Amino acid sequence: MTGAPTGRRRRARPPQLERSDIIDTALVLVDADGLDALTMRALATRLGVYPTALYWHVGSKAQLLAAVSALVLERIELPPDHDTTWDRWLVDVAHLCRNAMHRHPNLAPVIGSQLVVSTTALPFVERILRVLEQLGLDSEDLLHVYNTVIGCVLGWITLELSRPPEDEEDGWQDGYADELQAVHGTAYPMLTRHHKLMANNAFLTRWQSGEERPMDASFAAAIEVLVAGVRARYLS
Amino acid sequence: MTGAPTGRRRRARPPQLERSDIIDTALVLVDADGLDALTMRALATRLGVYPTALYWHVGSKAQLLAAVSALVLERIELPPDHDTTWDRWLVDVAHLCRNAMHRHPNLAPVIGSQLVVSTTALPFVERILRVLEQLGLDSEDLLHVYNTVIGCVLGWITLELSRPPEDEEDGWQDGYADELQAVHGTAYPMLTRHHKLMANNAFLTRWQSGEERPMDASFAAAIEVLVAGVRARYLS
DNA sequence: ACCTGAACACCGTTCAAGT
DNA sequence: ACCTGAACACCGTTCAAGT
Repeated sequence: MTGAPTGRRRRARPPQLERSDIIDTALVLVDADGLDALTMRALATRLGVYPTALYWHVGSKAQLLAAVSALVLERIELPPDHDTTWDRWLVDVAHLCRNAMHRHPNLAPVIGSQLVVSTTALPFVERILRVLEQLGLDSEDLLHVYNTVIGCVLGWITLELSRPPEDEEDGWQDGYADELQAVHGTAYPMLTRHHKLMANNAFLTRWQSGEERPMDASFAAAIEVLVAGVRARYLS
Repeated sequence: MTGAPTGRRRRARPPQLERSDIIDTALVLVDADGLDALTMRALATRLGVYPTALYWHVGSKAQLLAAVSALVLERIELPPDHDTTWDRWLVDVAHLCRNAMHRHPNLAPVIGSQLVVSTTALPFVERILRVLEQLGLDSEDLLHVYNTVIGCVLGWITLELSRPPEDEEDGWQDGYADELQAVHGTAYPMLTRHHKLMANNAFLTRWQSGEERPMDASFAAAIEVLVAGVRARYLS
């Protein structure tokens, strides 16, 4: 679509730079040093090439990021869907998605905010639709269930991997923990009562990202709720 | 925590720049011209001040963004929770969250990737916990249900509002529509059969963001599934 | 077709200095 | 306490030119 127009005629010599290499090393850079460390210039020097050479292959940094995030979704290998039921299969797939995103936590913001159409994701979509067919829904409901599953699973993981701005050299964890503690009194009775459980464990009351502090049990619970909800709403 | 240390002693004269003003106008800029248009320099000129003056109040651009995204969550006015049931209330709140984020679609990536602890969100958390108390769960389950609800609702909306890189002057919508069409044949039978329904309507097969093309029906369905799932898993 | 090389128009942030 | 002003070390991207 955007990248290098693959030559119709045989090309003179193979290019020294492959689009897929660019995308791969971009992912390596992001994994190693974070999203901010991914710079067209840094990427170029890593590839031994001038920064401007990248533009011919990937168009722009935004398009590069889209390609990189598509890559990690591509790499998810879905399990076979015969000899299993839709619910067991969906639970497995949800955890596979989570594993994939946890392998590249620095990329989560991009996946969560760039998730749009991409040809390489079509096999993924196709498989999910095929499994959801077991539910015997009309097509409108099929769309909604599909969107519910994808949105909740990928959205939940995106939020899990979200992280605070890295400044805050001062208070840091103690600062937040104290702040939560200090809320004592009568203003927030629920938070006070469940302080021990919520602190650093729940959305909006944790100060570490899902990378440092995975929310395994809550994720498992969320997927169970999701599947139970689909069953309750769309079966019988 | 990070911003201007509020003076203990009476200050000589009121500052010409208030932290809250900076955050407010930052949101205005993001709403008007997008996230990339929010620049410390642009923000400063808008406020009639030198760029470096902002740093005293907000610390860094990352911290500013965190404050801005906290602001839109703050502004959500939760409905009263007496005279209602947990499920009806949660459905209402989910839609209120969605309305709030749709009012600032350009900020969605930040909310989705910066969602961590913030003191101003504590009332929000408290209210949700209080309503979930109706379910009569032990505290471990309370945590999981809370995380399930927050993660699915805010995560789903973040994904809904995600958008493709804005380049692509060429194919654009027709390009993607054609691409989906072209997948005909035997490779993707499900996608072929449901092409009309999926095209531009489902995650990974749409080319417009939820801003231009809200996924109202799918969101309503997702929330119903969520509530039904909680009921099925944690009641009786 | 694919890459070099220079150049443009920006960024966020630090820091000393003012008041 | 709060802001100015200059300066630093970068960015992404365009474009003409090479091969």
